[in-house]
Amino acid sequence: MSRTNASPEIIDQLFQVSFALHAILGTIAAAHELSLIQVRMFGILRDRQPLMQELAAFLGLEKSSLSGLVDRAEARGLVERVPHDQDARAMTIRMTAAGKKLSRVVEQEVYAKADALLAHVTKPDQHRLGEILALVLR
Amino acid sequence: MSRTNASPEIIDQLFQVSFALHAILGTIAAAHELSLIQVRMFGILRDRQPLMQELAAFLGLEKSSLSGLVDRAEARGLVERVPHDQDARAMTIRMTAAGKKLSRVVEQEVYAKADALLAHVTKPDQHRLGEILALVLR
DNA sequence: TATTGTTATACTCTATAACTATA
DNA sequence: TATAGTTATAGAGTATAACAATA
Repeated sequence: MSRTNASPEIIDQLFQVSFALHAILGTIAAAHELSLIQVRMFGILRDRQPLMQELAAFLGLEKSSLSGLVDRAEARGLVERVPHDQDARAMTIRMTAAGKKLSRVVEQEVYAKADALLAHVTKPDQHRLGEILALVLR
Repeated sequence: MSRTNASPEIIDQLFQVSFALHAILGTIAAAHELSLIQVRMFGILRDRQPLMQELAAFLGLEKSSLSGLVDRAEARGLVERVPHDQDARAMTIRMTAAGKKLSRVVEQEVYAKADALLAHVTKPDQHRLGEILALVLR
């Protein structure tokens, strides 16, 4: 078995930043009466029109869980179920214009807030951070 | 209003790392039949014995939400309500020995998994990462 | 009267299992 | 028979509002 590689302090810092980012996401989502899972769903639907089961797989949810999620978003007019061409059993999920608009607003607000987190980091340090994070993300 | 400071790429990377860490936390918590909020609660209780309302404030929850959370943890023997000395209305919350033990196990597993994320980052880069994250965290 | 915590109620999110319709 | 999706049911987590006990 391998010995510990990183110091606990670095890992703590990473978790702190992680919680800060999730807090930003959660707060902005809540301000628009959205949950984190709904924001994640919108992120996936931004450039895809998946089947229910595909969307469930992307989100790591059971198909039955997704039914309710899509129900609620559809009731708010943010997404819509579109029957599949070849398979009458299947439904593809698509963002509506209203959904896209709301999604863009949320995204902009999130980026602005996250950006503020980097206000005290110089450009060269941001560059180094990017390089190191790329290593973390493989 | 201030112009954008950081590149969207860096922010995306930070969110990706953030999601990876939350996934680690969620997976390990679930393996022990715990939720993220319960793990967070344990983290707070590790070195405190707060009142219900203090614990609710730490977690950003309403007191009524905390009642159920503590109920479920207490039913599993992980925490216990201890009457306050001076104020008969108040309850302090304390981890049991079983709760502490489980909490330590979860913590060790989480650190081990998070550590693996830094396997491809050299020691000097880890040091730089720590310095930059300290700036992000103010 | 104000505060501490619980209870009642409602809604979202999640899973498992049973079901319907189609392939 | 197998697959795509929904529905029924149950439980966790959350909030608001009403409540009980104590300060």
